[in-house]
Amino acid sequence: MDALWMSTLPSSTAAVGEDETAAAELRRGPWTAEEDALLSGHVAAHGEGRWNEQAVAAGLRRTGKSCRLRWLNYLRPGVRRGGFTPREQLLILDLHSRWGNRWSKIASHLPGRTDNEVKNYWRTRVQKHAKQLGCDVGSRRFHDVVRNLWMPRLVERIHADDSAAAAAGAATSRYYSASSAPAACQSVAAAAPDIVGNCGVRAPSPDAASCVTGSSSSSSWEASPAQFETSSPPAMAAGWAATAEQCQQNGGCSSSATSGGDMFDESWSELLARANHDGAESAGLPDFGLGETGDNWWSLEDILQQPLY
DNA sequence: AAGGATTCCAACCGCGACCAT
DNA sequence: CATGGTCGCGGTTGGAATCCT
Repeated sequence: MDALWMSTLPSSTAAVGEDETAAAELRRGPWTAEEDALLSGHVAAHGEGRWNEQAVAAGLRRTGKSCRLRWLNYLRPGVRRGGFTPREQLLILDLHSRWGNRWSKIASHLPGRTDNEVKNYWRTRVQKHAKQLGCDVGSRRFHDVVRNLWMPRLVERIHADDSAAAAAGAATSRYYSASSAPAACQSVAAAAPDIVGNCGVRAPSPDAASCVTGSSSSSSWEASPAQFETSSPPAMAAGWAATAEQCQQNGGCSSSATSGGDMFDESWSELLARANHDGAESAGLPDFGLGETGDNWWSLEDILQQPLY
């Protein structure tokens, strides 16, 4: 398959100078293992940056731009690949509602994930759902569906996973201190403690602490992200347990999605159809107070801070 | 089993910001 | 201030993989 991409840029001309010859030999397309090894070795020795120089010094017939992209998205240590977990999906939905297509900014709060991966997730999964619903991702309709169906399902899934882990003795679950963090952060941490914790670890600044909530600062919050690990506040747990029960009663909420899968692959359409026909409340869906989320179309905080039902 | 359709994602491109000269 | 080089971001493309008929 590489052969097709081994073509060079641009096509040569009758009389080319040295620069043009060099340009004509630039490779494009998929990277080979040898190229990866060359680039990795060079970056390990000389650090990141000055990509054009590194490309030449390493003997790579690639542009600096291409080298940078390959390193950041694939070769860099710590890059995570594979499907997004429910926590990551939840965070992407929430952060996108705040920042829009700021992929790099969103990815910075998902440890090990690149902007390219987040962007691809959005385009392939989220936009796919919007298409299935016959609406645009920017439409009010889609935002409501995400906020009232998708995000609660993700939270439900997260708690189910946490419970399973706790039951297996794999976690030392404990409730967080009610006074130790801003309310909004508590809510987010309850749903995605590892993500929030990682935000704090990676960038223990007020900005990092507010990675999801947008809150400005909180010393107690910044100081102890670990306290949120596998948290399961009783009220929250009761709330989402109720959600699960209601979904089961309505026969539309399978929990068969895997960590890397898509939460709504199986029940999305029928749930939505039911919601459209009966209205969210009669369909067993909680009333989240549509249209009262301020600047954000949907918000993880809002989802989690809704009164129990 | 075969072939067409769809999905996924690695890689490229264009553009703007930033910085050094 | 102008210019050129570098870098980073977001949008787009196209081939491989997977699904569907």
